[in-house]
Amino acid sequence: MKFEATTIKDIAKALGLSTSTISRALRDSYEISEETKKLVLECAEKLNYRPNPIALSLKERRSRSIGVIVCEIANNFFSQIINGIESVAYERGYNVIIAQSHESYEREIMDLQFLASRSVDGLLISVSTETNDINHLKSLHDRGLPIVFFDRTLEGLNTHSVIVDNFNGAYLATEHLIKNGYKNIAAITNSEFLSITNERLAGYKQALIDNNLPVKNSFIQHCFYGGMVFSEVEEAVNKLFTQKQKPDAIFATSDKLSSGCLKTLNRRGLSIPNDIALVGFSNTDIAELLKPSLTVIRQPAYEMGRAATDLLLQQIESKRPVKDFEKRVLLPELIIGDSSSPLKK
Amino acid sequence: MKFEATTIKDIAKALGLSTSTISRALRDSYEISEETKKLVLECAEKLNYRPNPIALSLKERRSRSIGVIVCEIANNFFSQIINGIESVAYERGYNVIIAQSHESYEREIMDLQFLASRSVDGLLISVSTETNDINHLKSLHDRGLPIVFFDRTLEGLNTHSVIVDNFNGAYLATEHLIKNGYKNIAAITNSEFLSITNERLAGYKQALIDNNLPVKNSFIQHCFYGGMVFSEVEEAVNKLFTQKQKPDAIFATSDKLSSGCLKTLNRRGLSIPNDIALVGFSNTDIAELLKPSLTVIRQPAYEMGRAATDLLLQQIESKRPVKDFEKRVLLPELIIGDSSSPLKK
DNA sequence: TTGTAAGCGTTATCAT
DNA sequence: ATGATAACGCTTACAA
Repeated sequence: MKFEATTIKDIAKALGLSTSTISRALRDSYEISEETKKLVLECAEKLNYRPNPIALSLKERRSRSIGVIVCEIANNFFSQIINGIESVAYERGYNVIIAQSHESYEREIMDLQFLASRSVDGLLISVSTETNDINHLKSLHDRGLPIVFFDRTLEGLNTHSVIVDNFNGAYLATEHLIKNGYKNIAAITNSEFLSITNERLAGYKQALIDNNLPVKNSFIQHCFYGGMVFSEVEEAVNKLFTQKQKPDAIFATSDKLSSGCLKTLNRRGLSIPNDIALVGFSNTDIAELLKPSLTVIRQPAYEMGRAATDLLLQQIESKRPVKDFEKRVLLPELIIGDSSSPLKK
Repeated sequence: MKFEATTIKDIAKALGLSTSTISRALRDSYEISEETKKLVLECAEKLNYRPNPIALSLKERRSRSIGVIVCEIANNFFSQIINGIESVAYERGYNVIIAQSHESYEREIMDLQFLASRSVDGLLISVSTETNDINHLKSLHDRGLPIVFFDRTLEGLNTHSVIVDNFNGAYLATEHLIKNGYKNIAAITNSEFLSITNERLAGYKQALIDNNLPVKNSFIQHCFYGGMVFSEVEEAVNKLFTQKQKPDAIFATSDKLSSGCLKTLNRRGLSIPNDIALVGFSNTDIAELLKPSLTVIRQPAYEMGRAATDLLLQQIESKRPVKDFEKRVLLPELIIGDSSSPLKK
């Protein structure tokens, strides 16, 4: 707040008491008389006293704020996660300070410095596409900063993490296509650096194998920036169509990739699922609008945000460092377009 | 940060100087010798000194953080705005603390208290649907808290504001439908309390009038919670179809309303634009996917976030209170589905 | 040019 | 039960 906010001193002056007495009364200390306590509380109310969190932070050496690093805020999946993070933080009286990496390792390091300089009590992070080492996180973590990974994790750091069951999500998606008669299923996926990519690709491959379908490398296209730049997706899709053997279905492994694929197919004049089928990870609410043509894997993003924040605050507020780190796995949901979806013969 | 971070004291001790000398050296004060300055800077570097922003905040009585209140984070339009806000804040070394009103007046008041208690230096707010007075903002504003409205404004407070040209956006959308031969154009819109609703409805009506089409009240459906609850939109659309005179086109005045309409029409088995046309405000990237069937009004959300933050920081950092408040108006963009869109005869 | 001391708002440790 | 004082990290008159 601005201008002369009421402080504990003002109350002390008004009541002719010392600041320590006021402090005790407000903190409901046992060593205080009921009488003065009531007096102080009334006065505080009257003067509209609000404790100054900054002074408190300085004293307690904690800021009651947590940092969040995501690649992009303006992304349905991540904004839903942030919604979840914010809801838990708000409930527990914490601030959330958000920083974006824009999928850049360099920027992620800057974000980290910024958040550290803002004295966050803990960090929630979903690493950038370019990130493949933990050096920048390790030093902070070693100095005692609690960290929780969500969605995209990194090996080598002893922390909690919250992810979705990527293997199963991808398996379900691929299986869905197979069950509908598709046999040449391509995958448009993220950078190989990302944990989620490998987990999802593993699920995709396993589904093919379990159904006696071949795994073809030419059918697997990586988009390094995960669809953040549209041209990348367009190129990947185009590559699929310039091969001798063309896919009859595409599995896209993220929100941006799914919409990027749709956009590309749309531009090429291909209709779904008549010309080509598509199943993808998507948390865009409009996804449901493309029913019955589109089946999507929805990730429990809000829940992921809540779970990660809960784990982080638990760790922040526990006195001793946590010994047993938890890897919480949430279940994705297959939202099936419609039974009227035409069966490929 | 945690554990023993380096302070100015540590440097002082290490160099056998006083803390004030260190402070001066770091702040590059003029009253200091080049020699000691260099010495201090080197030592600071070596000890990996980082100034403690909390101590600074306490001293300077400013937190270098700004509060943002929006109805929902997990909404494309608003997450794009937040992206813009965050970009400017980051550039200028500010934190952004985000709070959600969930379209509730009560919650908005709680958010305000929370942000005030966190000592934000300024506030960016897009008021909730339920908000129709300025009492809660007025007291803070009077006490010197800079406030900037964006998107949804409120009368009676002498502040900057950034909005889009809602009248023109709506006019263009409606005109587009008229030009394509539609004559019975309904409007699905937000609460009458919101500034944006009236501005958009005015544009819609003017376009009808300018083209000698009647304005029918039965064709204007308000959704109080602006599509946050889907059933509301569904009901509104259904009402349009139970009238004797049915619309041949719908103009939806927000992101959520547009997707809600689409979903409802989809559920009713109506295809766009063959059965009914739809033009709406939408910042969802997938909107482009529904081309050629869908034409949308895209708002410059990112730019709005940047502009609002810029105005706020300007005000925060200017010593004297600003006298002339600015109302910045940004232009929305009509993204036309396609020329192949079938003309209604 | 450098050091001393007070102060930002709060709480904890001592006294009284 | 209450008051005085120091401390959290930093800046800034005011002294030296």
